[in-house]
Amino acid sequence: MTYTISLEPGELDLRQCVSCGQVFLWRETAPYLWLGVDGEAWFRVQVTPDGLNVESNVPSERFRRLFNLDVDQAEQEAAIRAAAPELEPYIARFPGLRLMRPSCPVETLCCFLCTPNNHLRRIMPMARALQAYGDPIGEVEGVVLRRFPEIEAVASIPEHELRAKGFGYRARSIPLTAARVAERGGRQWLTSLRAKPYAEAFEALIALPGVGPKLADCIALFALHKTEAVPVDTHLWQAATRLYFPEWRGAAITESRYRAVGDLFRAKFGPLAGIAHHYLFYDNMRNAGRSQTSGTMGRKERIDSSGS
DNA sequence: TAGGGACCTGCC
DNA sequence: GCAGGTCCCT
Repeated sequence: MTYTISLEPGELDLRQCVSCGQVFLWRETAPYLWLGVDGEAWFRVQVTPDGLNVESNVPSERFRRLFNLDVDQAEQEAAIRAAAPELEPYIARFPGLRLMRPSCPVETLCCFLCTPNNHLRRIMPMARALQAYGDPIGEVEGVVLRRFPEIEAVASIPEHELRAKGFGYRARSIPLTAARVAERGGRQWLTSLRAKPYAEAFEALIALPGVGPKLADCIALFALHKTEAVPVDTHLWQAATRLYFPEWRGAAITESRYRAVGDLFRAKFGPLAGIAHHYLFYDNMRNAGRSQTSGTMGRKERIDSSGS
């Protein structure tokens, strides 16, 4: 089916949303043409000057839900500004950046298992390699689209297959984690965490092998829709130490500091903590590699005469 | 509890 | 050397 979604300026920036690392199964197959999957749904989205032309196997309500289009973005932004005027420039910089609501927690969990000690350039292809084990859900322009496989299917992928696909040590760890999830009840168990309070869901996730506090918060935020979750990765850590914890700049993220950052965000923003986090995360990620503030890590600043 | 090191692979 | 961490060890 096809439908048109008309958008106000700044209401939704699809490119930012699907390429900033909340989801990993979207790609731009031609300029302004995006192909993406969410659970058993697929979307072919043409970005136009005043909205989106969508072709999909699910109705527009599903698209709106995925991109959170029924929440008032302006209202949320106003609330964040009110709680923290210092975030104003970050909010202004990324109009249309929205927190998404992916529907398949298996997909989110497995994709994020690819992210530790890794970078986006490699994470995307790895996520797609896992997706290739899933069942076909449609075909667009000759391309077969597949949903993400069930957790049991991921658990049964032989290590050598993923090794051959360049997964490195994750070739063993990802199926292992998947097996632990399957033991607990698989998709049903993961989905049931949505009904639990954030703290409880967090504890359940962090108990999984390969899932530390950062992944637990990513899964809680994106897959379980726990908007109090604040994933403290290297990007948010840099932003948070710059703005709120100057005494920790350059220090390592310990467990207690991790908790302190999240608690501060939750105290300031309540259930909007995860949304506020997103602006800072995205800004820092985009500026990664550049001369970020008065850092001590500038490449060209290094006085190093050893040619080799 | 904080600090240090290893970990697959690919790109700077 | 280092990347959207995690685990294991002092």
